[in-house]
Amino acid sequence: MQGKALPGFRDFYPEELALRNHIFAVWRSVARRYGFEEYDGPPLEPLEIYTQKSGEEIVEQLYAFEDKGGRKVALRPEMTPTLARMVGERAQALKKPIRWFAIPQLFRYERQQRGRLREHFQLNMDVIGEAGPAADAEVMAAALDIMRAFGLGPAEVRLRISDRRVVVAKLRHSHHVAADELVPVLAALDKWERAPADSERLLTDALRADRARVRPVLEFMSGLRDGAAELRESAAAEPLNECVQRLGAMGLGPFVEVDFTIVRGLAYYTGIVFELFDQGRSLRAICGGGRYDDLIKAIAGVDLPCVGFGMGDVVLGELLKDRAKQPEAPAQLDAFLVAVSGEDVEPVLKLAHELRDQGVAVEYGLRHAAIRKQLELAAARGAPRAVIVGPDERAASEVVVRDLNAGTEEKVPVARLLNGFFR
RNA sequence: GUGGCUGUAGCUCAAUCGGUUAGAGCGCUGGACUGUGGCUCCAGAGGUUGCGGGUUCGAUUCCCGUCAGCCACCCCA
Repeated sequence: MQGKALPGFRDFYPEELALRNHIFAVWRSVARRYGFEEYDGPPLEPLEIYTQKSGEEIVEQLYAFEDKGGRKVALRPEMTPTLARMVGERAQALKKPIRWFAIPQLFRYERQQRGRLREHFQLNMDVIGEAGPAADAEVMAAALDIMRAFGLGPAEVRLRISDRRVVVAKLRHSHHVAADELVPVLAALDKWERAPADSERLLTDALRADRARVRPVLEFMSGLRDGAAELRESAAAEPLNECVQRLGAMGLGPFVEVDFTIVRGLAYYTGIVFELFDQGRSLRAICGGGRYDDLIKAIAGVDLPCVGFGMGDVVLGELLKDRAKQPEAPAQLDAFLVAVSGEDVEPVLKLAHELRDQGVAVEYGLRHAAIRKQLELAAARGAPRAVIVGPDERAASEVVVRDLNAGTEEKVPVARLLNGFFR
């Protein structure tokens, strides 16, 4: 034994690769239905494109090293900087709004847990060049239709939407939270449901232990879930409301919950944010995204509003396995050819090759063995039928076609077998 | 990077109080079965008990370390 794959990296055995391919196929199919074009970039990038926005500490979470030319490089942990560069470079030439998607393999150097490895594949869908909530609704609808395409409905998954601008407006105007206090206060909000004690400590520090200010903000946070209706009446909630309305018009309303406790990456998003969760929340977020209107300008110097999401294959794969929503493996073979006697081996080779030339998928036993052995292998391979070639059949220019599921047999002339039988 | 829990065959699990050569089912290979798979029966292969050290006459079992997995933290770009 040579040990296993590196921690957090996966070997894909055929069964696992089949699931991955199924996931990719659904992603591509829905993305294309929505008019998105696929792009890709290099898996290895200059380190700076990740540090310039997030600072040096992010290096700890990257696969970063120096290449033989002395360049500081990193395996990509996210797709957005690459996207920003690509779009920025051709910003004048591309017709807006741009609808692009990619399925990059991403890497991060972190301790792994369930649903969180050191590499994963992540669908990225982004609409670039449209600032209105119609674009937000469009990418969310795509994310939900992907769930539907996997057979997952509102009973299984939910989309939770927030708009940080609504929360921020309330915090600033009603609770007099200063601009430089916002980030720690939002961090406290992010923790509120998972770890109230930590959240309260964070909040107290953020507001400089001013009891008179801490208490109302605490009340505000604890009432956020039920107090959504009131917040949604504020002027700042207009984009969010339009987005929800559009999703409703598309018939996706049952999936949608407005939840102002959603915060997500603080350095990144500028408006509407959303997350897709399994009902019951036993897994991590399936998908997360939102609006990041300032990022392309920061990276590429071009002012283009963006909204998009990332959806990883790991949590999604766990969910599909948990819910038994894996696809049935389609038969790999059209037929398995069986040679009755040693004399039949060469005719089987000839027939196999003629069928393969026609695009028919066939296999035969590489070692001549008893018929029962050959049929056993045929069944194990999942072949829907066996084509049996023996001296008697050859004398009559026919073969016996055995339906391996039904156990029935019929005699078929070789000429017919080679002329449309498998079509 | 921090803390907690768990590591026995490909998989699911046994192994008495620390006691002989670590077992079973499934799976895999071969045979019973010479022109017909799934059933049944027989046999076989497969283990450094994660790894290293310690205690002991003797360690899968107890102790320490380490690695890996899981969980929480950090982070979620």
